[in-house]
Amino acid sequence: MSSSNTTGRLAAATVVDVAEHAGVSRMTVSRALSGNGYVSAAAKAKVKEAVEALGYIPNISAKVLKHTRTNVLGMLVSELRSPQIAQVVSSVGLATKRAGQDLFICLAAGDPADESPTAINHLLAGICDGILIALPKTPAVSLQLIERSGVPAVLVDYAKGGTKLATVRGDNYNSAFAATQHLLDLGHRRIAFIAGSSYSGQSAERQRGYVDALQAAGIAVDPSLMPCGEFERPLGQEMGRQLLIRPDRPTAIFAANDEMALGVYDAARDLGLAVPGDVSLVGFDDIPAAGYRDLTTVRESVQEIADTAVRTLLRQIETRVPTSQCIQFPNELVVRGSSGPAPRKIKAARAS
Amino acid sequence: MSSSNTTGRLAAATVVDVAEHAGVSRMTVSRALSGNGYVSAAAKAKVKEAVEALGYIPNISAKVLKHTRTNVLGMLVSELRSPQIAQVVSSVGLATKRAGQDLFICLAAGDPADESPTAINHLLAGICDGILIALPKTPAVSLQLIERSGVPAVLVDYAKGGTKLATVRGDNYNSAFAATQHLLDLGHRRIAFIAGSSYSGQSAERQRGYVDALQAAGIAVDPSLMPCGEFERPLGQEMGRQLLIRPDRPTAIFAANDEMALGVYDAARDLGLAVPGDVSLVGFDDIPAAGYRDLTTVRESVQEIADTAVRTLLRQIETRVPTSQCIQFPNELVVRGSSGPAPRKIKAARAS
DNA sequence: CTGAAAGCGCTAACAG
DNA sequence: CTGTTAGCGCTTTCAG
Repeated sequence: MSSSNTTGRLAAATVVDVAEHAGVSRMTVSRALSGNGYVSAAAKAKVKEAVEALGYIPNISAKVLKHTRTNVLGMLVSELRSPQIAQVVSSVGLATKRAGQDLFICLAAGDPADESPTAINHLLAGICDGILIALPKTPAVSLQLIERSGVPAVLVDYAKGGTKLATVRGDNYNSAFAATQHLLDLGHRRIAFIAGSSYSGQSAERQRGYVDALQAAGIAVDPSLMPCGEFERPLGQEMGRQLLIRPDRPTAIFAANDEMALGVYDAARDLGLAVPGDVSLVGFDDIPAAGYRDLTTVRESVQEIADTAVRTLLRQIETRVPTSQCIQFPNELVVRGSSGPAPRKIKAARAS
Repeated sequence: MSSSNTTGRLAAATVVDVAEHAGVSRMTVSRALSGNGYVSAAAKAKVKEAVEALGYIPNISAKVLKHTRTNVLGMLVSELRSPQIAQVVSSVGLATKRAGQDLFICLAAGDPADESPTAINHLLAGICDGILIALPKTPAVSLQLIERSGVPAVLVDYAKGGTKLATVRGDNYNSAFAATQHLLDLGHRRIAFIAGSSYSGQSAERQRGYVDALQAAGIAVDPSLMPCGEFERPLGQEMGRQLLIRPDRPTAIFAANDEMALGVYDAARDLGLAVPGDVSLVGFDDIPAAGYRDLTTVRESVQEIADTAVRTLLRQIETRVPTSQCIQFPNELVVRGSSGPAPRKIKAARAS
């Protein structure tokens, strides 16, 4: 039974309590619950009953000390304010639940100069059987640390060049190519690309898709049409404004994520330009707001990626063989109202 | 030194390793690191050097087993997709970091019929010194469980009636009263309120502030002007649409959160109604999108709330005395462009 | 000021 | 099929 200790807190029931209640030994309880070894049906039933009567929950810390599985996975994430990241984390939450695992999420500051990322990493390593990593803004150093520690780990959605860790993600390059092709098909010839943060490999791959699509169409790439918006909405708005007030402004803008695309939306509105009448807009990620604002964008199969990442991690934990495979899922171009035919003539932006 | 074990994973350094390296006993190491008991300066220095040389990180699980502090706090959260919740969690993350604590976040499904919330709760109880709870959508049952377990816990931002747990939050009632007063001051007499989910106490308190402000102004409350939008944007849009197509439509709408207010924004646009020309809009939370859309709203001091919640929890952990105090912070009315003078005449909504 | 012993809750490994 | 023994890494006694 639960009994109170010196802290005044109720002490949780232990194997010993369950064993006594069921009239068997500790090991029988342990075996009955883990499924390892032979236990008679009768004993199993008695244990089951005792567990329920006492509300027994195995203590993970004791398991950790014995180097046994805890069925807890860890997730390292650089921030939660981005809707796209929130989406990824939520999907991983569902995926772990489906797989019968618990999930501990840790915020790992993306700041390279951060005092002790180590502490959190080892913390996770101790308790969790393995970790999932979604760190778009973190430098490669932290990843090398994890790599060397030998903890089973899988990168989710965000990939970094130069790592040997297994990765599950969407196909940035081909979908960016397709998005650009979509604009080309609509007759656009002057298409801008607003890049995201260089920390993440994402933006660079999307940019490669954009560049290659233009070149395949025989269009020269104009470096002045490729500003950087750091994946953030206010900066996206500013870059959009700068692009749109130019006399030779682009007729279409492809932003490396939806947040920036929504910023460009606002910039266009402020300048009295119609979307898609005067300028077509395409984003990336398909965050909820993209749907509300009728934004054409690229949708990743986030849930599928999350499920696969968890499965990959569990396999790695079970086989004890680290994989360095990279699984890529195709993305879907979601055509909505923000992209349309290229305008016949370029309307001047209204001074703002 | 680190040595590899059967799993092929590097085994972390232990107190024994540090003790050997420093030429002292395990206890001296333990004392030097925890600060409990007397250790000579010389021994302290040797230990410190050994710790650094070996990259030693104390194993929390072993501490848990000895019922000592882990300096890890847990956070139970019902979801992460809501920008407001993401904001709260991020702020708590910063607050714990400032307090020198680590944070483990757990997604606790808000579904009352969920299989095993217990598992996660006890999980947290074992590893964490205490837990922070932000569960707008979770029924009181889970809270009672936590309450009875005796684990130090503090409710952050979301309060539930009937709990004895300490609570730190914003003042919903008075700020909702002030927001409604703001609309009254602008000459509005027909003001609607879109309520959120009834799971959370938030919405009901905001609604009370709205009702009382109307009554204080001598305006009869019209139940048909108080639909429920469940805190979600699509439903907010639908409720907004239904309110705005009425011949006796309100000239102002106060939504219980920004998401729903943004939905109403879209509904107004679809109906050809200008904001604030034809209808004024006020939201609640001041999520980033509220700023982008120039929405008048109520801002909570989320970071202050988070810092105070963490401080309150740490005090509870240290003193071992559970508090049931409720600390409330005043909210700020942020007046932006979505609220303006009541229109002279009611323009009919465009059929849509 | 420092060390030795004991035990937190659990499960491999080895006997029955 | 079941029980006993030992020990994971740490810290709280209790003796030096």
